[in-house]
Amino acid sequence: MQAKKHPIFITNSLTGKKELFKPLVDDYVGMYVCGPTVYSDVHLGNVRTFLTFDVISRYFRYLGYKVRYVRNITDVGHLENDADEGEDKIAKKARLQQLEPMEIVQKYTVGFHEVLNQFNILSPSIEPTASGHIVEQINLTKTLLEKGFAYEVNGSVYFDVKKYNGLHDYGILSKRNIEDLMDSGRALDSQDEKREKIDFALWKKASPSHIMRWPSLWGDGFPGWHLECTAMSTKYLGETFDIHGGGMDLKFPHHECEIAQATALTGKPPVNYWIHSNMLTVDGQKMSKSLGNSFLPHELFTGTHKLLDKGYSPMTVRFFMLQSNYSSTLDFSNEALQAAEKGFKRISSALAVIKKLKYETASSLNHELDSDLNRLSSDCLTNMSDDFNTAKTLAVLFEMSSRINDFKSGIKRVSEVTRDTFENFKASYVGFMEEVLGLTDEVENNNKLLVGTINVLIALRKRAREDKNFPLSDKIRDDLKALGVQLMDGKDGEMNYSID
RNA sequence: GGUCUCGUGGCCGAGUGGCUAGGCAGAGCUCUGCAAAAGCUCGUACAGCGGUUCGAAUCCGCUCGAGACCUCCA
Repeated sequence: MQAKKHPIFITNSLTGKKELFKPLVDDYVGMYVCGPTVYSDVHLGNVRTFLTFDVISRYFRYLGYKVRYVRNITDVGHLENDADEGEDKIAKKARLQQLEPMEIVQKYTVGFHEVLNQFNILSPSIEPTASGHIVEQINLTKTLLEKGFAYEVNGSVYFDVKKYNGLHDYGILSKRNIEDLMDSGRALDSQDEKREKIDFALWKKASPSHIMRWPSLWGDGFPGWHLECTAMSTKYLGETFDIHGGGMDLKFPHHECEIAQATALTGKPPVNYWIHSNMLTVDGQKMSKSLGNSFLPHELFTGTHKLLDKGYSPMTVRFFMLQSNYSSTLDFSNEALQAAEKGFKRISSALAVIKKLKYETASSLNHELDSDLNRLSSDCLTNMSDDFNTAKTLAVLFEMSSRINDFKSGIKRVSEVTRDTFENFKASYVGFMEEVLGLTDEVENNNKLLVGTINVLIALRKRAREDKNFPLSDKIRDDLKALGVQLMDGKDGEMNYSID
């Protein structure tokens, strides 16, 4: 294992600065990421966020940290529209489809996991549900009432933002000031129970028809959205933890409210480093369910989306997303995916090559090559440690793949470098590709039978070529090509292939 | 209206005071039974206008353009 204590720098959205990462406890990282509300299919914008934090947690582990990664499932309490008239998203969907709310939750949770699996996004250490932490949320609400940061009206409990702001800074994350927030937007509704419209619900009274309900000190009700994350993050990671992540669009109000609740409860900031991933755009516009421009994963794999010419594999998309920085918007287009497909094919075939490549006893040492390979290996670490710069890391991997191809074609020999240099180079390439970036060889992993069959055909074709039976060898190649398998002849009869 | 972010070559995208990003596409060459792949070489760039500086794509100001958040969204 690398386990080198390479210093990591993180752009902290709380301060807006790139900061040296210092964990609360040496060698341990606690990270919380806001998961999905399971009321509909996840689209690729959602995937980008979970991919970002997948790579971040993978990298910490690669460096030898023990990571506790908590990513919740919001299965209750996420309201539509304003917190007062709003209807629970899951309950609404259940009513429309005439299903039990937990049926909806089950269906989309399973779908969510399937999608993440396809993209090789690893499971978090803990995946708690909001509905499984009602007791904790009631207790937090109670404490906030006792501390005077909340008030009860008609069986609902609201957080008193003005009161909080007198002691702490509401808006510290989203850089807003409370006066602007109070002035802007809709006027206070006469029906509104809240003292100020910026106040938010900790606990909501359930109307008689509301299905998802739990008994509490304030009558039957359900928890507010913001509270669940505070309840679950502090339960599993402590009152203050290292990293909190999520999509940019959750910064306000969700994360701002989390900070307010937690700070009101404990008197200290809950999170040391906030990381926000940026949006996936289509024609420059945010991909979102409400705009109706989302791409669903299966539309992408099959190419059935109207903006696509053809389907793209999950690994191509994973690679595509990692070519940009998580903090920049990324535009999704057919052309960009096409370029990504070819690029990915290149570094992934180099991966197959280096895996098979063995060290030979050193001959004459090529100092220039030796130090070049060492530089490339360490550049991977440097770039990933610089705010998880996957784009730069991939650029290094492309450079490395050129060297690998040199070895393959015999332009350079592995014996020109020391054994340590070679093994380190190999471990870096394989490690960064597979462990850190999660870019695995799709073909080999997905279809051993196919791979075996292709190898049989390759052997037959080799025989034909040796016999100078070119019509037969070309037929094998052409027929395979028609099926999407491209054969590539190498030096001394060696053969590679790629599958579309 | 308020708050904030961004504008890089044909396309996608890093970088952010002096040092080739990278990928895709394009041109030429090498290798090869042919093809493909690979290798080598090449071109085009930092929205505009001012300012700071020995030096700016990078810092500051303005202009233009795009987007996000302020209501649910990853």
